[in-house]
Amino acid sequence: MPELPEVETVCRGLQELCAKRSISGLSVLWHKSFPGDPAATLAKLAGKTIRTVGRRGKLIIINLEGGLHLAIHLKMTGQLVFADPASGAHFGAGHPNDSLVDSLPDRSTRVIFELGSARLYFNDQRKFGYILLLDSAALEQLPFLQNLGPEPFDPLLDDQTFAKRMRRRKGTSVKAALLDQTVIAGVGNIYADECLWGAQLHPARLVATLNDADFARILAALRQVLQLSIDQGGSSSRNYVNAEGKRGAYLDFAAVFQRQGKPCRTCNDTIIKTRVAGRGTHLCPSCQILV
DNA sequence: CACTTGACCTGTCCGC
DNA sequence: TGCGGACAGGTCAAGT
Repeated sequence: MPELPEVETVCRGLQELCAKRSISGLSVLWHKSFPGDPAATLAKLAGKTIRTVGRRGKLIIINLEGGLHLAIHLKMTGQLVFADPASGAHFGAGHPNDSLVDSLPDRSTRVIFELGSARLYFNDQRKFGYILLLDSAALEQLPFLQNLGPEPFDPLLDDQTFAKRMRRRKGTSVKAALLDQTVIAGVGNIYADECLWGAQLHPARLVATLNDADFARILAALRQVLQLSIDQGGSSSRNYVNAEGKRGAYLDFAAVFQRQGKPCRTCNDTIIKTRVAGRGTHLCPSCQILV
């Protein structure tokens, strides 16, 4: 589930609910989710106050006092769910159960942070996600961050720069280039498909065949779908709701993602699902012609 | 090098 | 109802 808009939504919620709280306890239920010796980790964390919660690409960064940082990647199925029995407040990256406070921890809970009376749960069904505790120097040296491309909304990212970065992958499909985090940060399967529908380009189109106007259209469409999704609180599949009670509503607006068999919003032709860059790919066969 | 494929995991859905 | 296989929104290592 989590791409840039979902991670952004999680960060805003956590900032609201966790800032100024101090870490008082830690349970690591699955070692690979938070590598290292849990006792030593807690010794570093204990008593530290959460200052801010931000992100770079899809990586969540919780900034603690004392120059420490929790770097959290949700990968495919990670969730961060806040629960405070004292106030009844709860918030999450999304969970199908609205009475989440009562049901956690559950079978996919991997890590629990205690924040005084509150708790922050890291749930991750497929165990692909991870949490790292790093000082500022180590954070900067994370290979993932060092290689990460620019933020889509970076005001310094202009059409020319974007085109240049995309052309580093000129031998591949435009979809594969968009999914490459070293080209541009934060784009995943949903928004790659949505963006390419907006730019009226077939996802399998080779980067080498695109011109400057094409790249400009791609960047504009990308910003448009990402902003719309952030405004809607991200995407939610099926019965997914976040624990605050607000459902991510982007998929109600989606043009192609998981809309196979349904009519294109502009030409009425039938949306299809195929395979591009090894990923399930949704497109309109009339609006997105492969030349 | 650039690019593709497999691996990391669990759960669900679909066809037989 | 049971079982096997394909597939799921991400990233990295290893392969061609």
